Amino acid sequence: MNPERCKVDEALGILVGKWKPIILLHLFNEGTQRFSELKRLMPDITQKMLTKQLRELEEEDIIDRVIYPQIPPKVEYSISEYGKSLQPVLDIMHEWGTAHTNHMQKKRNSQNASNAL
Amino acid sequence: MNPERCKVDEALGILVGKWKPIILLHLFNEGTQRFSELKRLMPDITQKMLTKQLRELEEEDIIDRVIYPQIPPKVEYSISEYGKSLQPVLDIMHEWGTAHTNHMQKKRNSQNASNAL
DNA sequence: CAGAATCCCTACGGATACTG
DNA sequence: CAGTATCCGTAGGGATTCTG
Repeated sequence: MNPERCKVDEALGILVGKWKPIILLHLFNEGTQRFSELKRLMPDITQKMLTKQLRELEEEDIIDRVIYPQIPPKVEYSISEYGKSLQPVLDIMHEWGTAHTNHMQKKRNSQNASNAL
Repeated sequence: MNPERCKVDEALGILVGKWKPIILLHLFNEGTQRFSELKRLMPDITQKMLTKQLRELEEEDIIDRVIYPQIPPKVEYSISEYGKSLQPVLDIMHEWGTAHTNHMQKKRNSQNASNAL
């Protein structure tokens, strides 16, 4: 694989954004969710950011957005068929991330131990 | 998996940074490299950025940094034993990224086709 | 050679207020 | 309910200069 053809950045581009992984996690776990339900699942996100990140994921075909023309409005979000192809990517990243957390924890512990001498 | 335990962000944190994936790619492909060799492989990166990203990767134990105390200085970088565990993560991200590039390309093509009607 | 230091600019993200 | 619109602070990244 030569540098020009490295597509890691493409995958990275989809996932970066402070809230995207957690949004995807909720949609994968909980299935279809309304805007307000997602907001309730993530109390710390602002409406602006939730909207923006959802739009970006939609733009990349990862999620579907269904608008029910009614009052009050109702909009449902879900992982698209295509978006499901992200599952293994997220899985392996989560797996490695978990291991890495442990690795760095041990590192700090051993550093503290030697500092304590 | 509950949101509190989602560690995708941990993995993401290692890889984000405009140059990290490409730096890792070179170290995985070319093996041990000096600072100046990496700079030559990535003409567009500034010394400041190269230094910074290498330091961050070192901080996370992903790469080893070996200093040869001589004049002129010589510093070699390489993927650490632990860092090799990132390989499958990068592989699957590259694979998905490649597929995604094709997916979006086709999407744009079909959009252009319908616009041309 | 391998950096450190400085300055600068933009994009990301947060807070708040408004609307069909 | 599901968004816009606006303002604003910070961090990431780039250009340039200096140094052991």
